[in-house]
Amino acid sequence: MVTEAKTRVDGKARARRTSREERRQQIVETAVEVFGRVGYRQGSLKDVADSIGLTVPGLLHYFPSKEALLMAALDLRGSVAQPERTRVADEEGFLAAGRLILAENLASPGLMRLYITLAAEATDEDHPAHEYFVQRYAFTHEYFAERLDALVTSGVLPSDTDVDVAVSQLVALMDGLQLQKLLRPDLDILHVYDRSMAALFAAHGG
Amino acid sequence: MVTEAKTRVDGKARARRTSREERRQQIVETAVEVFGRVGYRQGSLKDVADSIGLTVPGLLHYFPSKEALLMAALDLRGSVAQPERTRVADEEGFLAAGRLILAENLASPGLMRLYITLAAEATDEDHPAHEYFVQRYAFTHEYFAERLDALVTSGVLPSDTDVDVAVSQLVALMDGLQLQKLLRPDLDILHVYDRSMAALFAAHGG
DNA sequence: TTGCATATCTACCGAGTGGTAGGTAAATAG
DNA sequence: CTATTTACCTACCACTCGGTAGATATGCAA
Repeated sequence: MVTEAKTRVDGKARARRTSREERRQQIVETAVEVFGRVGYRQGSLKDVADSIGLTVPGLLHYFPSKEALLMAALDLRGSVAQPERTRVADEEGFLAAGRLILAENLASPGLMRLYITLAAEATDEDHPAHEYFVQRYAFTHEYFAERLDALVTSGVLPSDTDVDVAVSQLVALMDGLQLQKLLRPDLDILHVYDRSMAALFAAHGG
Repeated sequence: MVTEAKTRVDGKARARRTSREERRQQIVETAVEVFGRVGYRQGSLKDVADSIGLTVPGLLHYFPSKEALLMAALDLRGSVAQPERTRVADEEGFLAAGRLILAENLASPGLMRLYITLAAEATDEDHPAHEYFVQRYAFTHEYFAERLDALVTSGVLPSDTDVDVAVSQLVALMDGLQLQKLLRPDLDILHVYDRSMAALFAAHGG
């Protein structure tokens, strides 16, 4: 019953030019761009469908609802980038991991815009992505806190370091820098990040 | 020709219960709440009108368009709070001014939400408030840079301090903390701010 | 009391929204 | 070749949007 659709090279009319998965991926990437540019609520299915040469019902053939498409868009980066992040965090430390995240987002402005725009939008408790972002922030906080704790234990940072404060500061800096970048494109946020982190460690020891 | 409408205490039907200016202010305050909660694009004139017991055309009698209402909402805080901020900045330094801004926003969550939500939303060049926020960030940057320059000149901070980096860091921290607060209401962002600023000065001297 | 300005309403408009129903044509499986 | 599944489309639905036109009722000044 499961069809392993094969791509037909010539591709007549609306023939199966691409596999279902490829088509879905194409739609998700377009959704990232659209939702990143104008937000989830303002971005319409028609916007996404149009820029892909599809009608709205044609799009809904692949995703049952706008919300399902949003969730797929949000999952896109996570599933792709998470392994590399974990590797960098383990091998080079969480500072490098934070830097990697910024660099990734700089490389794909649509995704950066999507996350910042949606984080702000999802502030509303009724937003469909509210729970997603609440959990994401909780996870991020916990993740960084673990790493910082290790640095305190190993003596790189003094034992009176307030880990929760440091993590909140780090997360705020990363979010704030990205927001600023979107409004001041000339800003070199990696440079600011490096300097700020150097100052943090210089202050607390290390 | 100008009518100095007097409020009628009993307030029959749709009589002139309040002056035009009072009514406008009431509408703007409601708009701050609505736009802060769900954003400008998603927030509708009907939302604002309904929660004030007015119809949409009734609302449009006071503001010619949705965009005009947005601008009035954005101006609300600026015109009210700016004098106090300038005074604090002059008398207690820019650190205290930054803290004051955070404290103000904590006291009126609707305004905090409005600014963060709209800053992200206005990232899009086609957004009606895009220019407003670009200029606002440029102004803020310049404003803080001046104050920091003074600290460098007076020797409080070392002469090799990169003022632009420090200002970007400060602004990012403030924005990022507020965004985080909206997603993690238990977070004490004033505490994080104080600690971070102390670290900044400890690192750079002072 | 007359008359004007103001506040607000009902009724409507054209455009856009997410989503559904049901069809058609092509690709594929047997 | 036939039957089924897949990929899409047209047509439509109920709803919401910002905004306009025009009527009505009220308060206020003369």
